[in-house]
Amino acid sequence: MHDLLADFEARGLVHQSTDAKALRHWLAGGSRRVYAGFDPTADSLHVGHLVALMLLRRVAAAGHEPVALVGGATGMIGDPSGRSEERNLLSPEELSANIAGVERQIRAILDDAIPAGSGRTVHVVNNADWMRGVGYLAFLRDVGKHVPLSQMLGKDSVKSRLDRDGGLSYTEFSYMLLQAWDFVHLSDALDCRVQIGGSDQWGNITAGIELGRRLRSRDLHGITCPLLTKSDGTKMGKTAAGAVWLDPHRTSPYRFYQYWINLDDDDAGRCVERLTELSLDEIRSLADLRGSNPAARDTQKRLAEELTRLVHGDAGLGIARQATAIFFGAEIGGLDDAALAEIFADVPSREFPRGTLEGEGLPLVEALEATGLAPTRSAARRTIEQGGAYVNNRRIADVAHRLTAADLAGGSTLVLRSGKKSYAIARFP
RNA sequence: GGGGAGUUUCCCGAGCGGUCAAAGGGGUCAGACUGUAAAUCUGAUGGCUAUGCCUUCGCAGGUUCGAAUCCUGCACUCCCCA
Repeated sequence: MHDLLADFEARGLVHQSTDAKALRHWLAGGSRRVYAGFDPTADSLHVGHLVALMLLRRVAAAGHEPVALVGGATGMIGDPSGRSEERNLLSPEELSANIAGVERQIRAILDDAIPAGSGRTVHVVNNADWMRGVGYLAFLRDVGKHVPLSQMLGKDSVKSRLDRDGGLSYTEFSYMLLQAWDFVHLSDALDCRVQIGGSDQWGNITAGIELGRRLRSRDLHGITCPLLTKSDGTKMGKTAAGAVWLDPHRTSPYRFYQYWINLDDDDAGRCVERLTELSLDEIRSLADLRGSNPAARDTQKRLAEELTRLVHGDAGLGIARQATAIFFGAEIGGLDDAALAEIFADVPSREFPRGTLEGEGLPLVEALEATGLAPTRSAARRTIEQGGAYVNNRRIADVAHRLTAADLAGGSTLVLRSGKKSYAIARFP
């Protein structure tokens, strides 16, 4: 049993918490259950959810049991916290697909957090399971009756929305009641008395604590961690292309890996603290290296490695690394079509009849144009003349070059590149 | 209603009878440099079956061996006076 709170504090993971003494005392009393909730707003979690997932892994590492709550019920409503506008409701079909996806990811990340044979388990629960049967009138009588309106109106998430033009609906306003009840329910069912979450969850967490006190005279505890933001002020996990997802079909392992590699030094330092399980000693030595040799980017590399392995496994990390080597110039050879397809999952591709490779072959100029790497043939010629055209990462400076079977990298695939980072795949099935 | 100015290649903007696919800048693309950063520097920048050919300078006609450049009409924009 490690001191979970001290661990959180050491890593800058505590933004607010309820009475630290009482919390510490409770946690020190044995293996406890600690929960964090995830609403299924999409069929995949994204980088923004990693903080909470890592918190739960630390819970496990400290000798407790993590409880991940999937919001099958709350997801039908939509959490107004941290939102500036009313949410659109999800259809039941969407929601059930989302729940399935999110549950799978949570399991994948948390299941190995507890060593087998320890007697402890990872809990994944769905609040739809206990909310489904609850009638509206019963809920109003059993729960609503015990929540003073003044308290609800006092929450920042509500106040900020009321000040805005859009306001918020009664539905979203009621969200915190559901989450409060979840907390009480989990304390009944699993004796789970601690809830953790992002700092935007403080209002919802305290609503649950309050409800626990009134309904059960029970002490519940809460911890929030600071929202992870980048030093340029933008949200962590957002790129120009959108969110960075955990689902490899939405964000390929390579792009996921690259996201971390590209963080600036400060952000990488913070992430390594909060999102990885590296020891504080390791984190300190990375900080030292960052000071003495920033160009080596050790922190970024380590961070990208740790997180890619966690989310995509060793196989995913392997692909991400291979793709990285290739995207930064390594000549391509000795790979089969399947490996190439995985590495270049994000890259546009184009099919040509196999016959075009025979005889004279396919003019490179034509291939560059057809794959979209050059808008016109003239542009393609220019690119080649200026030394910006590559086949399998080997520079081709001959404008008249024609592609033949000898240029294939895999069985039926070759990789075209224009400039530093524009790739396209040409397939000749 | 009257008078004046304008419409140029992705954008801004020069050009005012041949040497104009059209200066310059921006953007974009490529190269060098670099920490997979920022900045900087260099080159390219209508198309093509390419030492040539075709299409572009608001639209339609005309003058001329030859027009983005001159003339006529049309459309749109802006400014000034009522």
